[in-house]
Amino acid sequence: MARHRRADVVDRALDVLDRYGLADLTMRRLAAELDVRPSALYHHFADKQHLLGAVADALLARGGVGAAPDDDVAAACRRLRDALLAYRDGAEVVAAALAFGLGGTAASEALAAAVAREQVADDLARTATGALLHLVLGQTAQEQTHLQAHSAGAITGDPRPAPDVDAAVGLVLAGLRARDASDAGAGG
Amino acid sequence: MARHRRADVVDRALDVLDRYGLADLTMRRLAAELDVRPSALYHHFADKQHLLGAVADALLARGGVGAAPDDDVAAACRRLRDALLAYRDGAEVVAAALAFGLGGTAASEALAAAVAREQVADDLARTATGALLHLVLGQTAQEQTHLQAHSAGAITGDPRPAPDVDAAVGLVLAGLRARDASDAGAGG
DNA sequence: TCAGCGACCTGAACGGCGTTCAGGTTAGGC
DNA sequence: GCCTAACCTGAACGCCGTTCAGGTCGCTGA
Repeated sequence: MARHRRADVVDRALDVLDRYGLADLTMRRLAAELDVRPSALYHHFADKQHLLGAVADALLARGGVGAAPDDDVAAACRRLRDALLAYRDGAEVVAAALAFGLGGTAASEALAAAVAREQVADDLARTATGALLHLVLGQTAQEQTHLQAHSAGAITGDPRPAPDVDAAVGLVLAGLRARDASDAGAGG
Repeated sequence: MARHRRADVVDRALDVLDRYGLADLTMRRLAAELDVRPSALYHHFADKQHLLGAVADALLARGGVGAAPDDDVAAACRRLRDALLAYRDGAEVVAAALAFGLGGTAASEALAAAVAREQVADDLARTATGALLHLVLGQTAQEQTHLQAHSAGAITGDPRPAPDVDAAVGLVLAGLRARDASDAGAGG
């Protein structure tokens, strides 16, 4: 009855993700939302992992991650974080896609581009990019998962305040500049 | 027929985790390994999340995380990373336990204790602790998941080298000291 | 006009998952 | 030797991802 294209499926998956969370983003539920039988989804995606990879890419694209070559490091991290926060469990989705190598590369590319503008040595830049990526991803994921668990009543009172991602990014940035100064500054 | 105590179940779960990975650490498989029906596990744990929390705690304890008050920051991070690497998917297990607030606190406590020895302001210390935690956890988790996906043949050739956790930790540490110097130095 | 083809979907099933619950068994303290 | 608490069984519930043979629809080109 209902016919869809790959992009339609991804759009709907983002919608389901935001309304029900990653744990309830199932092939069956997504199919039902599209008024289609679950097996129909396998015409568009090899398996659920590939679907999630495409969802991660779409999520980042909607947040403008990867399309702003003039962001500095702090802005790039903020943009990434905002993109992740825009959808429920966004950080977990992108982290999973990255780990499986099936999407989310825009996140690390955007960060790498911003770090490159700092003009530091290549391996230092790589280290900083990885650190920032995991920092933003991890901090945001913990915040989101925690939030969800709390709203579901799964855990009791929580004294820990939300971590300040900006401050953590600033810490890495300060380290990056100190390191670069000690490397290059010693020579001239 | 077979009778076990809570600690026996956790021990066996660690064994299954290391042999089959987190995805295949199921209640049914664990029960089978213990020569018991799956429902028997629910006498010891409210649900799988609580089991995983206990597994995370045991994993950290075995790695000596939390029991070394004289580690400096770099050593604490290295110790944590080694503990995570000692079991397949160790980082993911601890990250999940932390996110759900059902275990793994030894990881953040060990890091916090090490950071405290740096004698920086409280909120700066909190920021650094969170950054280091997510950095080590994220970097190690990515490495482990990636490794597993690769050994399963799920992904193709991989040009990315394993990230250097030590270097990333050093970056944060340099930032921490630079920040602290600029805070204290400006005032007095 | 109509055959053919590719895109997209159905229907039905497979094996596995976490979890619940009423009731059985067994070890240890009084 | 009874009682209690710890531990377990057996059976089921509803969900999951995935597979596969076959059906339908719309476009393309002769």
